[in-house]
Amino acid sequence: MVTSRKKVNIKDVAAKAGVHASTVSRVLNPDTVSMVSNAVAERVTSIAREMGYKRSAIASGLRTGRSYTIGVLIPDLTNPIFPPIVRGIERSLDEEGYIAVLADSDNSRKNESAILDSMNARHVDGLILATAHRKDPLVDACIEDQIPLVLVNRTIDTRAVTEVINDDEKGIRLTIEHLVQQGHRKIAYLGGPPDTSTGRDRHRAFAQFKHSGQFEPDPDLMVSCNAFTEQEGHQGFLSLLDKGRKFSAVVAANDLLALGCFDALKDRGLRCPRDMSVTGFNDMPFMDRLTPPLTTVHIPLDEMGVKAAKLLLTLIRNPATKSVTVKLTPSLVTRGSTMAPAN
Amino acid sequence: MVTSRKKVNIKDVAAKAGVHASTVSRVLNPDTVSMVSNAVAERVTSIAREMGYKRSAIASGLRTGRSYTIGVLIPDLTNPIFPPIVRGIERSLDEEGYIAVLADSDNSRKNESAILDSMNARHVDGLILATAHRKDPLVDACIEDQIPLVLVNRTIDTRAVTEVINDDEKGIRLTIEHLVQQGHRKIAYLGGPPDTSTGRDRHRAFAQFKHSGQFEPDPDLMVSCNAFTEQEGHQGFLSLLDKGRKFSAVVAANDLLALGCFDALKDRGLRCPRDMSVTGFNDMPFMDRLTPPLTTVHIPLDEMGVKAAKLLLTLIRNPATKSVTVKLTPSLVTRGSTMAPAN
DNA sequence: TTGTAGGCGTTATCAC
DNA sequence: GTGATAACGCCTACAA
Repeated sequence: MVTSRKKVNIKDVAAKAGVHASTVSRVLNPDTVSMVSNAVAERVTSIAREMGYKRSAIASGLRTGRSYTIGVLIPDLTNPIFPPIVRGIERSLDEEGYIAVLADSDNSRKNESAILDSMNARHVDGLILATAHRKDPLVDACIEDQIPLVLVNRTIDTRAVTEVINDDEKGIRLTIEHLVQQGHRKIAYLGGPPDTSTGRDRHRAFAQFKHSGQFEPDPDLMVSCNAFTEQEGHQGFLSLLDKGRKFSAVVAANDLLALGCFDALKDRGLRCPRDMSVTGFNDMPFMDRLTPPLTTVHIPLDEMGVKAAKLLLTLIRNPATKSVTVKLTPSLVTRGSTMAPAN
Repeated sequence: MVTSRKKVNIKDVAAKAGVHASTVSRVLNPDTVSMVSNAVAERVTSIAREMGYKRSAIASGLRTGRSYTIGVLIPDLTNPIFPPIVRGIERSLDEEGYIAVLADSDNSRKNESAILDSMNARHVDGLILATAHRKDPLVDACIEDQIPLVLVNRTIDTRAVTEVINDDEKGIRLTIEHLVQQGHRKIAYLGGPPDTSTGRDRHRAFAQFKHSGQFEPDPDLMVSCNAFTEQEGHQGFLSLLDKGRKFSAVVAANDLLALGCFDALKDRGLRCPRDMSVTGFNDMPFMDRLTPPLTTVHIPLDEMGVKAAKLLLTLIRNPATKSVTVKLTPSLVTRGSTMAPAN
């Protein structure tokens, strides 16, 4: 027997159950089952099941204006900090019957805009953006369009948004304190792009670090990279080394930049941590298995995703909700890439 | 001035342009513009643009039965082999106006089934599955439902499907040849779950390796793990070591298992590669930065995603297309985790 | 408690 | 070349 290919719709179920389609609709919607008698409800339910009926989210979405779909925009999925975040997002969305439309903008704003159009055309009920720049016309556009929106990892300068970010000031402070305690006094800083909130916040935290006179940030030892990538870190740290100024440790604004530092040290015949201590930020997977293992700031990435998803759902359910900033607490993971300076 | 919140629909555009909605529809659809006069087409186009009209993919999908949405199911997004694949998929889909609905099943078949339901309810035009087991009722169900389908990375035993997989036999062969050339004669094998095609194929390739008498696979030195994880690799390799049989190298069926081997060696006070050579499979990001850097089989993951997406789109456009198997060619990346045996 | 009717926004089909 | 109409599958006032 060949099972019929045609999808069964609500009318088919209604016909078989001897009721009207609207009754079936009510039975299958948790909010309205109560309007229908138990007997009918049970019969309809079982018939629907045995016919393999699946409600069409498309049709229902057209009617109700809700798609139970969330757009998630990531700058680069191969950056290892994002998979855990995405996973947290998805798990939380799934629990509530939502599904994620994922897009990777490949760090290009042009892509981002096209992708958002495409998501809006699909009537996503809300957006989670991991792509924010400090001044971000795209984020502004979403806000003006009143699309429920949560920013994750990075945020914008220009207005209040619901966001889940890391406490970067604390992360940098923990790092510096660790290095100072090991005896470092001349510490360089390899920063990220200043047009991102993470780049700016970490930079500022370093520049404004105040301690009991044991260490003073030196503007001449601070360099910014154009992107959070190994290549940029490599180049940036070479330029720092080539300044000819002495320092015994470098704080990189994220792990990828720190990996670039490793490369630069190799180029110059220097060894980590003997000749130079290096720290990262984010604690990406496998950073504990590097040569040497990277001392870095751990961020609860999965939690970041979970919180972002939950916030978005409350925002969707109650659009009047005021914007909230959730700041997650990082911790320092001390590993082999840092040690007391040579003498 | 407050811009109106209400979305403009096709009728609004039609009214302003002084034409009928169907004309607008024709103008905005590349396949049907030719039916309409140039003058009207241009006027409608510009009016649509200036009104900020965006066609509703939901409504259009309801009418046409196509959502331009593809479901992508991944067993675990934090396994670093998947982000590059997903990225390749997305980029290719995007080029053709499709978008990806991504879900992470967290390696659970129960989740997979619920997720597929949810995707089907959203009328995905096709599916890319990275979750296949050799016998996989879910894949069977998709085929029976005649959903355009492409398997990626792993495949099934039971029937012909369109799939993009790696040439695992070649990967294992390259690995063994490398070790034999270094002088290894007793080589252990740490396999993956036998219910996956990758687990089975790699195992078989090892077991059936034929060479000019320099090396003979030894069944007593072959162990299978229940999952491709560091923990499983750790336990599995401990059990292999505890057999008390001598061997100088281990071929792990993927990189995560190889990392588990590193852990086990540490437990037993052994060093890689001095006391034991270790090889992996997949060449995940950062495997070149481990201690020691991992000798492993490189797979073109991005290409895997790209090919899968392209195949799926041809399948969608021509459902009668016969199923194809694309087998990608791996290469061996020789690094520090392998060296000639001690004596 | 259940049925009726209308419409969500688009497009295929037919008519002009 | 363009307009009118119906239908995709579902939901929700409103009526009964």
